[in-house]
Amino acid sequence: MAKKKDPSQIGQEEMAVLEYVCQNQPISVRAVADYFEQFGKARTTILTMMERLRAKKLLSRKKMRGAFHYSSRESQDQIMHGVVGNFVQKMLGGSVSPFIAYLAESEDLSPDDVDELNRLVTEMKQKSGKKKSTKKGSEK
Amino acid sequence: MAKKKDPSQIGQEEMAVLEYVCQNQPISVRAVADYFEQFGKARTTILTMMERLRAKKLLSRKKMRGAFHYSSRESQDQIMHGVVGNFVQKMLGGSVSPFIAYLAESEDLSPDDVDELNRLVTEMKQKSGKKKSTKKGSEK
DNA sequence: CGGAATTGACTACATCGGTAGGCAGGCGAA
DNA sequence: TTCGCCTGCCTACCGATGTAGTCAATTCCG
Repeated sequence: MAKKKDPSQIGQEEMAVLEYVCQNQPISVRAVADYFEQFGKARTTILTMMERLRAKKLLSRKKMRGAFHYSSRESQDQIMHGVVGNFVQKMLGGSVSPFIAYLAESEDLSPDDVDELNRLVTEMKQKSGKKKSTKKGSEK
Repeated sequence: MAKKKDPSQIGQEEMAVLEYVCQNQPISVRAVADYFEQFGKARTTILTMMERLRAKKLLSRKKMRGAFHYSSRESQDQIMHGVVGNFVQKMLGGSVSPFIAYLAESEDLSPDDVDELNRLVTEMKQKSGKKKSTKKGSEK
């Protein structure tokens, strides 16, 4: 009766590997392993994770010059979005409020983040504020 | 050589139980189990989780009238903060950017959330904008 | 071609979270 | 007091994730 998790669920280390592949695709297991060796990971550990990621349809591979080279089937942004979305759904019950509260307590937001937030808020206000601002006949 | 996780790591179901306890403390296992029965959880399942939560120092208990009654050692806000912080550290490498990007793509932010974000941004701009003052009315 | 290095499939084991059964001790009802 | 329900502890199982060794097939290089 054990519960079945979404296959879209991935762990921290898998995430790290996935990101690295994403940023260096197409890449061989060897190359990824060489990189993660500095963190004490064995080559076969990386291989296992990459194969699991492939089983989860997050990576694809093709044989090139003898060895396989892996590529991500999604952009890093898409992956991040999925991971965050999954977290919000599973752990926060779909509510982003705790997250926003967290941001509020994060004293060390980077200027870029603040900037992004600012843009976001402006956009949101525009969208939800349609009742008071009239016009706004555009946006998706 | 197996990896050691932070004991502050908790799962979805544990989270749900923890929240319920938080909102109804002090509460007996029986009461929690009764509530989660609607989700198909057995009494012992709840008991196990509550004990694991206690092992993780998130819950405490005291005997009252024969049975134990559990209480949270932290407020729900603190717990949420910890969970989110943990996620940000572990899965996002400490960067909140992916989160913000996620928010930006969330078309369905509640007015309250937008409000909170707005307040947050204002606060942030004030804090980080002290060096440049003015109001920078344009750019990207 | 042949031996050495590389590669990848398979296997294995640990921990954790989810789920739950079994069972013993306690407390209240009859 | 005795019976039986309630409670809680212990144990167990499963899947997911992290980690890695073994070993055979493949590739590379001389």
